[in-house]
Amino acid sequence: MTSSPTFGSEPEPSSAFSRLHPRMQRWIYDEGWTTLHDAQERAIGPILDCDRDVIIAAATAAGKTEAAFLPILSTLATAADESQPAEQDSWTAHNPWAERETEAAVGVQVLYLSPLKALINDQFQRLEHLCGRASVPVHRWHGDVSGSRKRKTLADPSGVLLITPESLEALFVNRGPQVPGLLKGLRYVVIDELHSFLATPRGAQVQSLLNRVEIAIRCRPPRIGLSATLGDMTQTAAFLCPRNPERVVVVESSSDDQDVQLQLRGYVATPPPMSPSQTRSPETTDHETSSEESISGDRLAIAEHIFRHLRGRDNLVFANSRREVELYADLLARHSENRHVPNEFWPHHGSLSKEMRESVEDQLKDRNRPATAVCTSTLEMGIDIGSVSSIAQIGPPPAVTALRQRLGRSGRRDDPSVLRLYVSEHDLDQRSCPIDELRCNVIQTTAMVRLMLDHWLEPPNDPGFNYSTLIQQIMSTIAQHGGATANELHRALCGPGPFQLVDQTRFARLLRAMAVHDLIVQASDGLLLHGGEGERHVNHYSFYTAFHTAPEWRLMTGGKTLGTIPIYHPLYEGVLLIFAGKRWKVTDVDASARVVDLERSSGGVPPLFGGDGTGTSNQVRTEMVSVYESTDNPPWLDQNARQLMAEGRAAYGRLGLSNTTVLVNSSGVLLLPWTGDSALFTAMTALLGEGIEASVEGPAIQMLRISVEEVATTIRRLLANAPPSVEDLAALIQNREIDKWDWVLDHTLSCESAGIRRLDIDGAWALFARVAPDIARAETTSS
DNA sequence: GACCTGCTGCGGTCTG
Repeated sequence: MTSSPTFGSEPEPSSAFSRLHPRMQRWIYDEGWTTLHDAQERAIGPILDCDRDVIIAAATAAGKTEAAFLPILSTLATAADESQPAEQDSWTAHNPWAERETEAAVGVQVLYLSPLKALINDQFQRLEHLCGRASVPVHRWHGDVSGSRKRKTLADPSGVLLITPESLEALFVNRGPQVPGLLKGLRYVVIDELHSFLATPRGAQVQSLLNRVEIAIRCRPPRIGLSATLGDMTQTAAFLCPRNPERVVVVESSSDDQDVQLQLRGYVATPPPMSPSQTRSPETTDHETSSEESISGDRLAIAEHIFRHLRGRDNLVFANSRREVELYADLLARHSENRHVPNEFWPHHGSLSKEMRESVEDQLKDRNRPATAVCTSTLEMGIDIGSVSSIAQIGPPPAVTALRQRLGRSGRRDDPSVLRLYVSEHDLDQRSCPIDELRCNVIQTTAMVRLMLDHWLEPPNDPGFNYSTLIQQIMSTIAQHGGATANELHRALCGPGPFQLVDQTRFARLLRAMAVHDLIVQASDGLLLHGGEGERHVNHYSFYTAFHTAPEWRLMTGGKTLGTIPIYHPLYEGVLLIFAGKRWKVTDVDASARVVDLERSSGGVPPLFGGDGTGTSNQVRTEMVSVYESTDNPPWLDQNARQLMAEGRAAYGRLGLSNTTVLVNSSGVLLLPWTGDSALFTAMTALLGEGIEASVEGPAIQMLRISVEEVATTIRRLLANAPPSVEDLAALIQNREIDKWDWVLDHTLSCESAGIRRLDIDGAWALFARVAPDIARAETTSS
């Protein structure tokens, strides 16, 4: 390298730029970059210094990878320069054996963890280009990479290894003794999409795997997290560096604010129009009723609006369930058919086969052909589909963070982001319940948009004990070493990190529960080994995931796989369904192989999909109150949404909700404390424990066929005593199994785990204290 | 009343 290139139009190159290795400087110059992004500029110094962990947070994927890898590759290139004197260089260049030996001695230098295989494939292409400049090899390792390629990497480990958490787990289980040699030269650990791991079983697995890597190589390389800007970075820093979170350098991109054009459109769910089948003879109705005839008017109107305004460009339409995705994709395809124009609307969700999803992704990437994906959260993050013209959200968004992530998919520097929200409310009549009158969907969506515009985002949940993932890590560590003592396991796994709440007593209890299920056995010398059941689990490839998936049915037609749906959906021969945007009839069900054969059909109803739910946060409910009590009409509401908001506010006033949280009528008692779902759910559980039949309905706790006096007495009794422990209250929850290995836990551990994860005792007792005076007043009025 | 992610080793057959 004779001279380093001058940089940009500034008279002096930036100080960060000047610290990069000349080869990295040359790469930047050759790419035609005139300046470094703000995040890149600020990340270079701390990463080169190698003594602190770094979080690089920016909204788009572009630039974060380079912000991490320019300084990382500079470090590796500098180290290579120092270890290879010039005269040896010419010798190794002509001696392939010597070169191979030098490289094999180094081992993997950068471990890059990604939550998605598709992201690894994307990054592999980008990094090959960048790393080639520094003469650093790049290897990818995940389930779709061939065994022969993996063996090559193992034979000659070097440079950057791109890997999923599951594949790293498999390395520990199947090649435990090789791990130290493979990673002995590790200089950096990079975690992409770090936010997706927070407070999840998979995140605990990542933290534990990284701890095990450090134990194996007896050093701690700096960790670099790449993340979307999602709120407070305190928990993100604690995830990355549990021992010393305050020392983590957070590089947050300042150029985050973009213009947003948004509209919230209101609809009223009118009943389906009179179906022609109702006038036909009864025996033909079952199979010949097309789904359009049973689709409510609001859905038809929403599809119509989407068709008219989104056609001709690339867009993402987020619906809240796979069922809704199928329904709208079908409606939009038929709009195209009826108008004799090519269809541009395609469904995209996790039950569709990889091939079908990739074909939709390719159409989105193809700039010459407009395409709109109707999708679930599959297209929220990860793979690079480029920027789309607009985002549509059908129904209230699941969370403010999800809304923010989705919006980030549209708009570039010069173009504003465009967001359309479509929200329906029930048609009202004399017998409508107060919850429908309050127009909660429109009010809640408005509240969420206001919070997003205020830059508020939900914090991650409390990760709790993670017993499920700890069970996996115990079995994996036993496989890695061929056995381990209880003390060794506790020391290795339960230090600062995901299992730090698990003390010796809890750990011993957990080991006993595992022994009961024959996952582990103790040898006479005290060494813990796999039991027969443990052996069976560890030897199956499904062991490597920390998260749980329900068994699924494979949907086939003519020998071709269409996709899969969870098993708890009832299926019979002759059942009609819509899948992959088309109509099908079930022709054969093979229960043992879980395979369903289908043929094309003219009619059908969308399949139902199973799943679990999480809730609306405290802050969103509080913001709803301020929307109800304000007279402000946001300019981004359309006329219908404004009308629905006015109706909601009128109902709020008429029901006197600015002065009370309790509504009493002939059917029972309704509590409206405007708190988040976990406090509502906890209060409901406590009421059930007192023998009161309560249920959570939207923002309310509903108690049917009960007197206000009885509710008042119960709540007074609950408040008079000290709140129960989370474990005692959790014992009332019928199904405490959430995560993959929760079935192993004994009663005590399972109550502790579920209690911490799902219950908010403080919130619930604050709720009782808040409704108590209102219910006392309601009691006086009624008597 | 939800959604998403991921997966080894081995034996068999085929191709250049």
